[in-house]
Amino acid sequence: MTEESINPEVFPENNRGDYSAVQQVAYARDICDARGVRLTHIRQQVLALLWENKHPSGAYELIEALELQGARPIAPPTVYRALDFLIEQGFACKIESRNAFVPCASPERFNEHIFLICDDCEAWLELEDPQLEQQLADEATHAGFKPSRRVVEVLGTCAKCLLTQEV
Amino acid sequence: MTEESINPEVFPENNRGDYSAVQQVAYARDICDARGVRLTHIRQQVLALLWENKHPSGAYELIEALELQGARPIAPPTVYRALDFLIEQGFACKIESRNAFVPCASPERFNEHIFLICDDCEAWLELEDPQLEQQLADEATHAGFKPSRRVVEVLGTCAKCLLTQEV
DNA sequence: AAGATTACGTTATAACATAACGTTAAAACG
DNA sequence: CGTTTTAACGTTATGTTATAACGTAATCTT
Ligand SMILES: [Zn+2]
Ligand SMILES: [Zn+2]
Ligand SMILES: [Zn+2]
Ligand SMILES: [Zn+2]
Repeated sequence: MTEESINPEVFPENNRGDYSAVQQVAYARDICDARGVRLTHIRQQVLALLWENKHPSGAYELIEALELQGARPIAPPTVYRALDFLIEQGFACKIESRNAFVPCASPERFNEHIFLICDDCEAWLELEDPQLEQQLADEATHAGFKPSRRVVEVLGTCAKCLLTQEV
Repeated sequence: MTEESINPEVFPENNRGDYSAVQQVAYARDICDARGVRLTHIRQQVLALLWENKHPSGAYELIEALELQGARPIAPPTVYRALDFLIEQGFACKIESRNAFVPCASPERFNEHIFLICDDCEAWLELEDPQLEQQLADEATHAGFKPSRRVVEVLGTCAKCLLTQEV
């Protein structure tokens, strides 16, 4: 983890997912500084691991990875606390259908994410769709329901795996 | 559990949720007969419990209830197998954000359900929205993704609880 | 009736998550 | 700067959710 800092203006939000784990952590650090919250060492480590992994990360998988990095054993509460923080701040999301966690490409738009998750290769794609968001909100309103959070996950087969299967 | 059977024609699909647990089980039995699959005793018991409970049922909660009904101890695989069957046949759905299970009001339209779940009273509402379904399908298609299952859950406060809170 | 299949019982264990409490590190305040 | 207050973390234990594996019983097929 370097100490480089990234100017949000040269780090456009629309394709932030393309940047490296180190850059993502730097970006998160800037946001945390602005918000007056602390992106501590362990929180940085967990966020970096989420970006490095190409699939949703289980909490115990993160624990193993952390123990490889440092020498000391890491207990579950340590990593769950870090995940709680990252989710609160919008830097990570939980994939409920997998009991696993992914980094979030747009902390600015908290809770408006759709995930496509491949059953074959575990790759995931994070999308936003304001129209779908509106539609969900309308459904809730119509039922007199006040939403606080939503989960939208589509499971199936990704484009890459579909090609492989067609042989 | 009585052995009464219900004619689907007098059991309209659009508001099936209003019927009793016994009626729901009878309806499921008819469908299973038609499909040539077996709604065994334990599967019936679990389905009835799902309808009787006014909130999503945890698997271990179902185990406790089953043990109260019969004398023998019930091991987790027993109830998970029953749940797997009910979900396969469209008689139940898993609420992923709760690790809990609800009965399904429309086995005919498998995998097109939206759930509104109240954080306060645990009540849930199952909706269908073809337009939203289409939108999700479009998102997937656009990403070259072939969906097999979707999870759409909206968490928040239900109309009833909102009234109570406004005091 | 024999063989194949499906469902179930049972034991053990894996996988995921949190409660509770003491310690350390950081921030706030005078 | 030193004291108070708060936030973060370490640690132990335990709670909760889910499945692997294997043998037995019930049901279906021929
Ligand atoms: Zn996100
Ligand atoms: Zn894939
Ligand atoms: Zn349903
Ligand atoms: Zn409610």
